[in-house]
Amino acid sequence: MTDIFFEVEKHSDHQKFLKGMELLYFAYRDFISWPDDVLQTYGFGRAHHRVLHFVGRNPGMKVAELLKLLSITKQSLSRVLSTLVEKGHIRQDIGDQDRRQRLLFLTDQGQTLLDKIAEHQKDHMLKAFEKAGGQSVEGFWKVLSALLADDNRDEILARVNKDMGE
Amino acid sequence: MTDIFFEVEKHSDHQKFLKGMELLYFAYRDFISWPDDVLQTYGFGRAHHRVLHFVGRNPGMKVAELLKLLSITKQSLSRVLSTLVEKGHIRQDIGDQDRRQRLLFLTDQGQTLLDKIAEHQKDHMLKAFEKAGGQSVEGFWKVLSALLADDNRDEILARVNKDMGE
DNA sequence: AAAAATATGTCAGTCATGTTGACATATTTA
DNA sequence: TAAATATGTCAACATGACTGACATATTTTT
Repeated sequence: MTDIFFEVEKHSDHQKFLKGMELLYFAYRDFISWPDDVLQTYGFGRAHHRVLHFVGRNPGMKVAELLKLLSITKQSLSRVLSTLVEKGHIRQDIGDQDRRQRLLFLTDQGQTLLDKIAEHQKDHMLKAFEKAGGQSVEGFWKVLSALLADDNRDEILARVNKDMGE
Repeated sequence: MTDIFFEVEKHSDHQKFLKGMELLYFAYRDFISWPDDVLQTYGFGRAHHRVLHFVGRNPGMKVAELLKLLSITKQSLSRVLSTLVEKGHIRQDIGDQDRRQRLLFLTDQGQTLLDKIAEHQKDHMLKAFEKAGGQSVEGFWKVLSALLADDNRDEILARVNKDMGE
């Protein structure tokens, strides 16, 4: 892994940009395409995966929070969410303070499915982290954090760092 | 940027996975959504952008090469490619050795459009790189390279590193 | 020279996931 | 009581993927 192609100083600004952009595109694609087989078995897509993931990470989340986090419209969410509820992967409880709210939770079934989907991805990512080394992982996180849109960075980082660190 | 949330050793494997996955998702989304405004002005989408980008990076590329690189079907490519050709952003030359081939090139108009689309993205990425620091950028590249699918990593890295290094 | 393989393009239809705007219902707040 | 809020649903549409079949030109193989 000591390769001139990773030496940042040997790149012009334009080269840095191209490399970052292309690597991000291909790595994202290869990483994200993993769970598709499992998902297809259940008739679900990536949108369902996302919902399962974020509800799993934020139990009791409100629908409005999820909408904002995913930056999609009510209608888009509605389709996937209602399927997941129908099939028993997600449970919607009525808010205790505000009875208009629907609080979202994974059912046991939903948790099982999520674990199954994540299995390959987790393996894939942890192997990549090991291969690149801890120092690189730190850099990876720092650059990704810096790539977040300025107007929602703080909120996203708060969510990402939830239940982490010491 | 010295934050306990970037200290890799303070994370369990599962936490590392969650953080990597979520940051990758949000950063990719925020990065990729930038050029949409420019594209919409022209009636183009992300698929058009990708084609412009890769043809720009690999002048004289064959259609089959582009298909393989993008991992999409002929039909999918056909739609965007023919629009780009019609509107004068891409030129198709008949192969000199093999007259069945169509070699793809950006026209001046296509190059101008690509530069315009890339303008914001380039700015965005270079700012993120500067903010994170050179060491982090190296880590970013290393992790992304390790995240590539094993069966096409070499080919992708060869393309990404084309015309780079010393 | 004829047959097979290859590179490209196109037809028709389908699917997943996003969008908009309008409207309905229940519930809370002013 | 009236207004605002949280959620859900309807119909219609756009993008960008997919499949499988078929057509054409050209090159390679037999």
